[in-house]
Amino acid sequence: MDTVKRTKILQAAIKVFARDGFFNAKVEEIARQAGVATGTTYLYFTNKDDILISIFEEEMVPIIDNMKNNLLRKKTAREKLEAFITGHLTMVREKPDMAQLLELELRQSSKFIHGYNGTKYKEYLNIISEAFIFGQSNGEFKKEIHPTIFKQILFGALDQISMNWTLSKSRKIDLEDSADQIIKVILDGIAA
Amino acid sequence: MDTVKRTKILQAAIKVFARDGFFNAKVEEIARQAGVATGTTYLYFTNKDDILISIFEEEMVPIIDNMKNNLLRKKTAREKLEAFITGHLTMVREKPDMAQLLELELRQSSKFIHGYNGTKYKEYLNIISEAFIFGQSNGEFKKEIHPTIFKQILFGALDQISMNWTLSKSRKIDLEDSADQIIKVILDGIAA
DNA sequence: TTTAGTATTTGAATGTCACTCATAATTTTT
DNA sequence: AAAAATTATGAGTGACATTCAAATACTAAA
Repeated sequence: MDTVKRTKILQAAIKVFARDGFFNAKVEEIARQAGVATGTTYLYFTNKDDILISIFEEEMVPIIDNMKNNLLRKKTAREKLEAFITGHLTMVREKPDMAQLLELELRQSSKFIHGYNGTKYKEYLNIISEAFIFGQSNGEFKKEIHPTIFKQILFGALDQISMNWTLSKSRKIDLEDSADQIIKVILDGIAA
Repeated sequence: MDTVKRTKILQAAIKVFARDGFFNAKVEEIARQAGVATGTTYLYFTNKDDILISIFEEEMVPIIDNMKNNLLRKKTAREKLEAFITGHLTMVREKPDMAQLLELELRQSSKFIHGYNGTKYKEYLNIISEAFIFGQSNGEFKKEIHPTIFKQILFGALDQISMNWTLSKSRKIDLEDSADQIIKVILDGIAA
């Protein structure tokens, strides 16, 4: 297994998927950009879906790492959640191509939606629930909220905001502002 | 334009999409189930994506109607939002085939993700922001939260929970319980 | 009721890929 | 340096989505 060639193909795929979208991207074009023959792609990946999922799994590693390190530095659970929210949105703003891949293209993969039991996806979500459990144990957060449900609520909210921003051509929405608003709603609620 | 035939094709498509998924569904099979020739499908819809989007646009009409009526009966904004949350999750539980179509299959359509400026999707989200604005104007909710962001936060949270439930084979998660939790978090926040 | 015109329907044919596999090139082992 | 093993190639295959020339079903004027 030539990992150099494998990486070349993945890098080419990131470019082509970001430019053409997952569906319109041709495997032949990915291979061409990677400087290999079409068939070679299938020696390193079982199919087109597998290329996309591999990109996800590998790109998530530094993102998860970075996020975990950031939260480690925060003392309170509230600060940890705030850091997660701003960190996620900063990533979306600073790496729009990758964000588009992870938020939009990935979900067009049938294999990802169904069947896929992504460890990296779960790991990312679990950063939220761990911070939340910490907050419950030290008395910062309500005990009656289930961490597994909470992580979905927060991730769902973040994801929706991110996707909207990524899709909007103008991108006039201020993500910093959105982060503040999410923090307010989720942490303190909307009741006056 | 024969609306009877159009409806027959749409009904057949709902069945086939729900059974096989959007991707694996064959236009030929939809046509067969509708009792028409393959080509006829293309007299009523421009392509396979258009069939799916048409299902969405048309199935959303009674859902939106029903939701609006339910909220109309509620007096406070808090009650309206609670009704939206439970209503959405009830729909997911009671019409799982339709939920799967709207939550999962629809997002595999490239044309839907990009390009699509769904009026019905916007209309559904706007039910949330209208209730929220009402709550702000009568002093129930904080003034500093932007309704447009709030609707995305709530819908994103709901959608994530719904998708998870739809995807989980066991479906052991109690959606009633999830509704309560979402209400608690979004309405009152998580701070102890 | 024919007939000519118009609208609708048909399904075989076309084009576009994802994916395969017999062959070739390269590397490793002897 | 020859044989064996590994890796790479790209023309070929099959599976659809979509098209379109021909057939069929209407409509209405004579």
